[in-house]
Amino acid sequence: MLTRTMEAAGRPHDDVLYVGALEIRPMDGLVVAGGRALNLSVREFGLLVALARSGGGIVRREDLYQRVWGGALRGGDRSIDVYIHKLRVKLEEALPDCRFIHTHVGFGYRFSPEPSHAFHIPATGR
Amino acid sequence: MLTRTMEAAGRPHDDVLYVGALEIRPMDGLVVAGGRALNLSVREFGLLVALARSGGGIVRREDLYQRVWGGALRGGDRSIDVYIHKLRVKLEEALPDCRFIHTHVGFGYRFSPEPSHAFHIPATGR
DNA sequence: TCGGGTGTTCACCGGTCTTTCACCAGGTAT
DNA sequence: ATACCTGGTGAAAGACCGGTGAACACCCGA
Repeated sequence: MLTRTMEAAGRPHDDVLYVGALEIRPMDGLVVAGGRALNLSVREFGLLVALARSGGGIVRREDLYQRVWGGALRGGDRSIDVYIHKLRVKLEEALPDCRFIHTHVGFGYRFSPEPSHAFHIPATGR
Repeated sequence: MLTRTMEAAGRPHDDVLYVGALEIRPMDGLVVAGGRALNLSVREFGLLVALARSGGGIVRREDLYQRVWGGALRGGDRSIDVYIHKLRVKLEEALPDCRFIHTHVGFGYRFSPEPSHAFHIPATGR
């Protein structure tokens, strides 16, 4: 049994989150990618933290909205989509070789550093 | 970086199914095969969960339909066939050395990890 | 006041998902 | 053998979902 200081699954009160080449400091509102600090807005940062804290699992859009915006996601609200996009752009620009935000249609988003894989021939599409 | 993730923590994550090299998290809509997350649609995922939960027994198509689609299977409905196929393709692509979905003609499907037969050439279909 | 950054909403579009159809192969019954 | 049944497979139509650019209002500092 672990008597570790990190109850990984438990609550995310971590001082610093390391995800791939990302270093996220929720307390300081700071994200460092490859030694370079990212310039994120409040929403972008909140979204990133919420994603990074989900331990590689899928987070439903309702939950994301709840955690970042607070309150229930109303039908037709596209804020999440817009900010997922903004985040993707900034992460992509900071770390072009790594994909972090993965869409699971109908389920939500998953945050995990995966190499932006070279194109392969799609046999039967997916 | 941790190779072992959070499931070691306090919570009994009994909602996780392990079948062969597959790790299925019905609650999270997530399937991991060999450390890699699968990208399944809602139907594909539902079907996989229904199959994986039947403990290696044969599931009749009527029951499958009932559990995944909800409602009675109408004559002529081929949805199950189509999605069995889609699932097979994705599982095959993720774990080429293992067959999971076995057809029992006239009875239903059985879900069980079995090694793909050594080497054969699927030249003209099968 | 002006200007830039930020957050929200809208509109459009493109890709994905689901269902349905058509056709085929292999097995079963007649 | 012939007809039938059952499931495999590819494709197409429409619904649905998410990606993306842009417009707009707001806030705040210069």
